[in-house]
Amino acid sequence: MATIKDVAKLSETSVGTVSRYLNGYPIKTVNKEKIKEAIKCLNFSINSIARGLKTNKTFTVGILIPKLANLFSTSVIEGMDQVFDAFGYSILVCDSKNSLEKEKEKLKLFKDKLVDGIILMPVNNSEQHIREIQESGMPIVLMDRLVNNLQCDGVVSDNVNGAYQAVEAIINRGHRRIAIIAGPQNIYPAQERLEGYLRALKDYNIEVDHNLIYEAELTREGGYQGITSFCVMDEPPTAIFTSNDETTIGAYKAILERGLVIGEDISLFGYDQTELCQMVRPQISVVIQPLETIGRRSAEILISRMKGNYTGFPIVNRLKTEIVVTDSVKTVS
Amino acid sequence: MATIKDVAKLSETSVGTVSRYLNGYPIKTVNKEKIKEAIKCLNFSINSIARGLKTNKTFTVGILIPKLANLFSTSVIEGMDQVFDAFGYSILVCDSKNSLEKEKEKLKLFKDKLVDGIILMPVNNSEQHIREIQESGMPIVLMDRLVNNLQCDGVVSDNVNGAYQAVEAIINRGHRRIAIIAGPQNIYPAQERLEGYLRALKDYNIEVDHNLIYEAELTREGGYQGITSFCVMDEPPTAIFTSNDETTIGAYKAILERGLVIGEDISLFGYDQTELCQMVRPQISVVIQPLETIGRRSAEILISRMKGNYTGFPIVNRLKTEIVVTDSVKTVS
DNA sequence: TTGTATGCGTTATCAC
DNA sequence: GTGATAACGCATACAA
Repeated sequence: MATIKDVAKLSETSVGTVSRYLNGYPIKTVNKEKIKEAIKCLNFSINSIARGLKTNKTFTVGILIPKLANLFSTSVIEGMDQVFDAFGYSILVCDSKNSLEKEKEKLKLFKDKLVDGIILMPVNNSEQHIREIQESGMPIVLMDRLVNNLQCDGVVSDNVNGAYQAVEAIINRGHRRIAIIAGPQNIYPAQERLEGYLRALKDYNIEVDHNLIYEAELTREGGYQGITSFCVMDEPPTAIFTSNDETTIGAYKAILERGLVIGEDISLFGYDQTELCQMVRPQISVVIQPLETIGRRSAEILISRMKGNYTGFPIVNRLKTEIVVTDSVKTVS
Repeated sequence: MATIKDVAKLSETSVGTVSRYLNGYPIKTVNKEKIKEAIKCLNFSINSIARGLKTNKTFTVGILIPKLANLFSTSVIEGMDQVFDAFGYSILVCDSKNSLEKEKEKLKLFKDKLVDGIILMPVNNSEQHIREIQESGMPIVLMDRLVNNLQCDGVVSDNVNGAYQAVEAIINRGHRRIAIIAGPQNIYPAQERLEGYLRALKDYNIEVDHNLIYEAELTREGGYQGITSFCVMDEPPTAIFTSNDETTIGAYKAILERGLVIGEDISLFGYDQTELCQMVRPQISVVIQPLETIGRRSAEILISRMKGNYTGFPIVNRLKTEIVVTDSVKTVS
C-alpha cells in the first residue's frame, strides 16, 4: 500500500502538503495537480485507521449484539445502517454470543480507537464495564435493553404495554388460564414483559398462578421447553404468551410436534412478527415492535452524541408497539 | 485511557520494559511485579489498533456480505465465528447492501490495517477490486459466490447438483412444465443453479421453455413477482423451483395470497431450509446447503492463509447439498 | 502556502 | 535485562 509519504515523494512536495490537500485545505494549484497525479498513479488512498489514531475520529461505529442470527437483530441493524450511512459512518457489527465476557472483550476492541461510538444491546444487567466506556468519553447508547443501575442513553420499546395489550386481548377472548414463557429476569425487556403480563391479570382480577410463569432462556429451546412443561400439567393453560421472536418460534414448533391445533386446542400469542408468524395458518397473534425505528432512533441519538451534543442526558426513547390479534387466540365462552 | 507510557511511569520502568512484559518476553521479577501493580492500578489494557499499526496484525478478520438480514448470512457467520473464536480472532461484520460501490468502500476499510484477512461474499462478478486486495497481500477468501475471471480461494456449495436434484425430483413426480425463478446471471451460484435446472431438463428430454425461466433479483420481491408472472400465463407451470431463501419466501407469499394450495394447485421446491419451510404445512421441499460448514471451511482456509500457508492456491471447496422432498410437490400421473 | 518536526500507542532495534 | 529511540501512517502546530 502506498502511503502519504510515497505520494509526497512522487509529487515532489511534502507529507504536510499532501495531508493538507487530502483534508481540503488550500494549496497551490500546481501542487494540487501533481499530487492528484501521484495519487492516481500510486493508487493511493488514505488509511482511515492510522488517521483515527491521530484524530480520534474514524467515522465508524460499533454495534454489539448478543445474537446476530435472528430477525430482531438484523432488522434493527438495517434501520441503523440507513441512518449511519446517510451521515457517512460505517458500521462494524459484533456478536457477543450472549456472553458477558465476550461483551467486555468486544467493547474493549471498540474502545481502542476503532470506532467513534457504540450501540450496545447488552447481555444482561451488568453495568460496570459500560460505565467504564462512558467514563472514557466514548459515546454509547443502549438498544432494546436498558440496564437497571446505569444512567445511559437508550432506545427501547414499550414492553410493559406491549405485553399488557397482548394479555388483555387474550383475556377479552375469554381465557382465564393464561401462561407466559418469560425470559430471564436479569434482562430488562424480559422483566418488563412479565410485568405487563402481571399487570393485565391484576387489572382483570385474575389470580396469578405461578405455575403458569415459565422462566426460559430467550431462545427457541426455551420456548420449546416452556410448552413442554405446560402441556404435562394437570390443568394446562388455555393460552400462552411468549416473550420474544425466538421463544415464539420454539413454542410454535413444540405445539406443532404435539399435534395440537393452534387456535383450537391451544391459543398462542407471540412477540415480534417473523415471517413464520405471518405466513402460517392461522397467522400467529403478535406484539409488533418498530424494529427499524428502534435502530434508526438509536443511530440518531448516537450521532448527536458523537457530534458533542450531550443535552438531555440520559435520553431514553420508549417506542410504542402494536398488536395483531388473529385466530391463533380462540374465543371461548 | 491509560497508555503504556503511564504504566512505565508509575512502575518506574520504561515503555520498552512494559512492552516486553506485555508480549511475554523475560523481564526481572521485581519489575514484573511493579508493572502488574501499575497495570491494575491504572486499569490499563493494550490498544490493539495501535499495536496493529506497528505489527500489521490485529487478530481481527472482516466479513463482508451483500445482505446481512437473512438466514443464509447469519448462519454462515455463526459457523465462521465458531472457528475464528477458537483461534483467537475477532470478527467484524459489514453489509455491502448489494452495492458494488459499498463493497469497494468496506473492503478499503478492511484493508486499512483494520483486519488480518477478509471473507467476502461478493455482490457480483466484478473482480478488479478483489484482485487489488490480493495484490496488497491481504488474504481473502470468497464465500458462496466465486467470481468468474478471478483466481481466488473460495468455499461454495455444489449448486449445479443441488438444483439438478431438485428438478429431477420434481420430474420424477410427473411434472413436465417446470418453471424456475432464477437469479441474476452475473451472480455465480445463480448461474450454476440455472445450469442445474437446464441440465436436468435435458437429461430427461424435456424441452426448455424460456417463458418458464424468470430471472429475478434474489429477494422476496423477486420471488413474489416471479409467481405473479407465471400465474398469468395461458399455460402456467405446474411446479416452480426457486433459487434461494428469499425468493422462496417471496414465492410462498405470492402463492398464499392467490389462494392457491401448495402441493395441489401448484408445486413448490425451494432453496435453503428456513424456519418457514419447515413449519408450514405441507412443509416446503428444499435444497439444503451446509451453511455452518460453509462458514467454518471459509474460516479455516482464511486462517491458514493468514498464517502464511499458501499451498494449493487457489483452494476451492465445493460442499455437497441435500434435498428434502415433501408434499409441496404434487405427484401427477 | 509550504516543509519540518512532533505525537497518537505500540513494537522493535539498538547500545548499554 | 533494560532504557532510549525510531518506526507504523497520518494530522497539525510551527517556523519559514
